[in-house]
Amino acid sequence: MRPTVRSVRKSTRPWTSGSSGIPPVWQGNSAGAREDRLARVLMRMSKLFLRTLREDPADAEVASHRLLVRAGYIRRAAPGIYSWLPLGLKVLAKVEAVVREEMDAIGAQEVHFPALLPREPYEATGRWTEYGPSLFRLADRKEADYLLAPTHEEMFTLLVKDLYSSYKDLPLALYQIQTKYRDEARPRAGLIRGREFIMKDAYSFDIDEAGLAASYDAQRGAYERIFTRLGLDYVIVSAMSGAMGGSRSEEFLFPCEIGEDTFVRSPGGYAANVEAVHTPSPEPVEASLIAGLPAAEVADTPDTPTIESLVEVANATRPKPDGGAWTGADTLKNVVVTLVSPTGVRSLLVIGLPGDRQVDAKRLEAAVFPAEVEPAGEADLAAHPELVAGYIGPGVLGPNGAPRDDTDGARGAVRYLLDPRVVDGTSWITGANEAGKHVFGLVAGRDFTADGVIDVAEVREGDPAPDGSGPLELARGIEIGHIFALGQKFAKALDLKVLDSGGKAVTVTMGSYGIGVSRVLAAIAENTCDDKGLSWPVGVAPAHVHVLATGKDEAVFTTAQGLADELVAAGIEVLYDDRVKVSAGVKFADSELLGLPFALVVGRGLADGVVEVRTRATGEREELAPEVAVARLRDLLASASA
RNA sequence: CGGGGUGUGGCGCAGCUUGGUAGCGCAUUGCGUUUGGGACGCAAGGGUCGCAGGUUCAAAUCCUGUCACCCCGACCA
Repeated sequence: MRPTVRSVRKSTRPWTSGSSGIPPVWQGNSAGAREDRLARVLMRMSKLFLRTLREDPADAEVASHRLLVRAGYIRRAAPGIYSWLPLGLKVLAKVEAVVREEMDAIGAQEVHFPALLPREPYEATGRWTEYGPSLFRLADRKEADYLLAPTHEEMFTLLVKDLYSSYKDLPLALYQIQTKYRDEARPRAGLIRGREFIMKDAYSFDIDEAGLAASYDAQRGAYERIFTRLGLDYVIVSAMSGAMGGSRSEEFLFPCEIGEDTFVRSPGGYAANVEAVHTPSPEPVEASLIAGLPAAEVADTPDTPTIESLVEVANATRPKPDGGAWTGADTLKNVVVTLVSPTGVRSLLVIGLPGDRQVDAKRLEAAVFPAEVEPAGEADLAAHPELVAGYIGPGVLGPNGAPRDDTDGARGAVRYLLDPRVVDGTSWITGANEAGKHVFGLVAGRDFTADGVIDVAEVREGDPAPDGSGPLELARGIEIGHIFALGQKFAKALDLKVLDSGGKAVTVTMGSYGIGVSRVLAAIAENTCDDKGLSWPVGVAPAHVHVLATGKDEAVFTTAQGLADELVAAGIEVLYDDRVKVSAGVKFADSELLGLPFALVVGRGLADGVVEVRTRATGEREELAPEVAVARLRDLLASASA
């Protein structure tokens, strides 16, 4: 901050001399020297390092990617890696400024770590291996291992450990805005999923769970303010903590067709990542009624290895007692998967779920983490001859299985978990563990039990929300923020402890909070662009007003120059298209492509004493006298950023 | 990792089937005419046709290999 400069500037701003003294949002009220610099310099198109492209780049599909490249904001340097050009960098600085302001406002303090880090801390937390191939690794000349950080939990934890050792130092929140590296298997959509990207990551340090909850809520509130200020709609969904461990976790999603995250929401306000959806169980049938259900019967069902064929044969041979037709939902499908533990141990798992549902791979991965899932191979099945492909039933699974000679009398070598819908008292058609045979009327709780419940069936449009708030709707979104109540995973691994008031060492409880800054920029572009180009909200636009001088008349240029200077003097950021020998049509098209919120056109109307003010987002145009143009634009800016 | 596709001036593409001196549009440079919706004329610069090997008198074009990139999926805060 440069107080002297700011105070001088303040006195030149007529609209800040009122009662509030608070400058308009679009002024960047506490973003520091960089913002000051932006406001005071007139950018000239004739000098600006910019080349707009008339045609879409061949490798860009989504709108934000296409337009950011066409408008000269970014250039691709390598797959998933982009260079920032002057205009793009200005927008990035604006987005960062909003993030900084809101982080600072909740008392988080900015630090900055290297992106290039040694292996050791990541070894200590297991992430050197856990992160897998997504981690950029490299070696120095002495063959020592380094990595390009995908996220910085370890470094923050170690820094705090380095300096703090008392409960009196907590709570503490630190953040940085840093370049992160992840060697994504398939980068795509430009800035939305890159291998190098800019992220704000914050970490909270508390003495206990209650402190963590308060820190978490503070961050959550700051996130809401950040995305609101950036004009991005967002949905907060509960998420699985996944690889990060910990308890509470929420994602901020920008709902958008091209989003890569699928989430669900209900009319009543429930929202969750598909991985985190909790399927409600039906009420179990009372034990007294279960006894009265018809006994299970084995029946021949030749050539029915699939649910579809089974339903067909069932309807042809054993009509449903209630007169209706059997459907996949009446069958209990038992899906075999192989789990590989982090230490490499393979084991089989059978998941029993209604036959009309598929296992959702993402939900399964999340449910069994940190184990990995592989499809069951021939070798896996060969080790369990009791599993008859296509006719697997509960009879040989989990607690229902026969004692095994080779396992000290343990029953059921294969672990068996059921979908929450398969409650006690429900009756099913399912495999009889013999080729060509199924069991009808096999009742859960009476005829078989399982080792537990696993909620990994696909979530469908129309499924009931777990909180009873109505049918679920599936939607897609871009993950723009993610907050985790990490707990003690990193503090334990790196031994971050402080002394409590009783002089006892206690492990610190942490939270981690990320915002994909460069991704947010792309999301804003995606959100506001149209077929003509970008269209930035006032708060993040590379400049506020695009002054266009059209025509060849000398007076046009001198008037435009004069107005541009006036605007700058009024603290408004200006991009001035002073190019000569460029036709009006080209200037208009470029202006729309670049997407500044307002344009001031000085051209043929000047002879009649008028200039034109255009609003990019709405396409509105108004003609007015040059003398009042600056005041008008000031009003428009003030109301646009209100 | 599976499927599909593409590599030809800075960008977007044609040429390849049927081998014969590498082309178009945009952009760039110069001159002139234009100037409110991506102008026009004339002239100019710029390409080891991804790379390697092979076939051939001759390869952007045919053959073999290889690399890279893009899209869909898998995977991934």
